Amino acid sequence: MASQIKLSDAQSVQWLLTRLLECYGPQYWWPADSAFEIMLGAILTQNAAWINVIKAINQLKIANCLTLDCIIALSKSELAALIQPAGYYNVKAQRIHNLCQFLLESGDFSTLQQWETSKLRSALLQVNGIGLETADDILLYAFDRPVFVVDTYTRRIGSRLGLFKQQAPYEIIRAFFEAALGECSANMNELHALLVQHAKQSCHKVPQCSKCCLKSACIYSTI
DNA sequence: ACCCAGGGTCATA
DNA sequence: TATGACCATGGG
Repeated sequence: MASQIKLSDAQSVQWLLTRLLECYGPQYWWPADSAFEIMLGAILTQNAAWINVIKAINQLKIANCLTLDCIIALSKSELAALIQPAGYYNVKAQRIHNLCQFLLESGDFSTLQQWETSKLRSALLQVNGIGLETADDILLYAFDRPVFVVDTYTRRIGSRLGLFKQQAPYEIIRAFFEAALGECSANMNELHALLVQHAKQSCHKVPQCSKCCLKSACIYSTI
């Protein structure tokens, strides 16, 4: 039967993408009105529920402060107060400030768009508060670079599918998906968004959830 | 009351 | 290289 056939990594990933698309449809990520908003959201969502990130973003919108010039003019305590609902507001205020300082020192956004992906990635990772996942969020969703974002959901779902070990290093998992998806930023955009959508709206907290889109591949027996 | 959420840094061994 | 402490809000 079909289950005895060992699919290649690329075939497995294509199956996963196709299956999730059938189940949830296209996700149209990242939900934001500008590249700058995406970059701030990438920091604000660190270990935080997205619903709380929306509240923080809305506070910035109400203050008419979703621009580089406005953010950079705020004190850290003022910025922290605005993003308070997202949690870790003191560290995130500092991290957002660090990012804005980097953007300011690097010229305008169109200048950064000219940079090679590897150069841009290295520069982002040098900003204190931007780690591997946040850098790749920014590269993929703000700069449309073919970089796959690895988060905890990716680890859980991918390892339960037998694609890689859950403890595998970040860069190994990233390379796995990038090789399988072939430098296609649109597919990387969609698959990461779908993995998040699947984890959020499906059988996340129900072991052996009967309505799980991935059936036996999705076994949330432990968190 | 407890667990977790679209992580990252820093100190320590 | 790999743990542990820390940051903090809000929903289930």
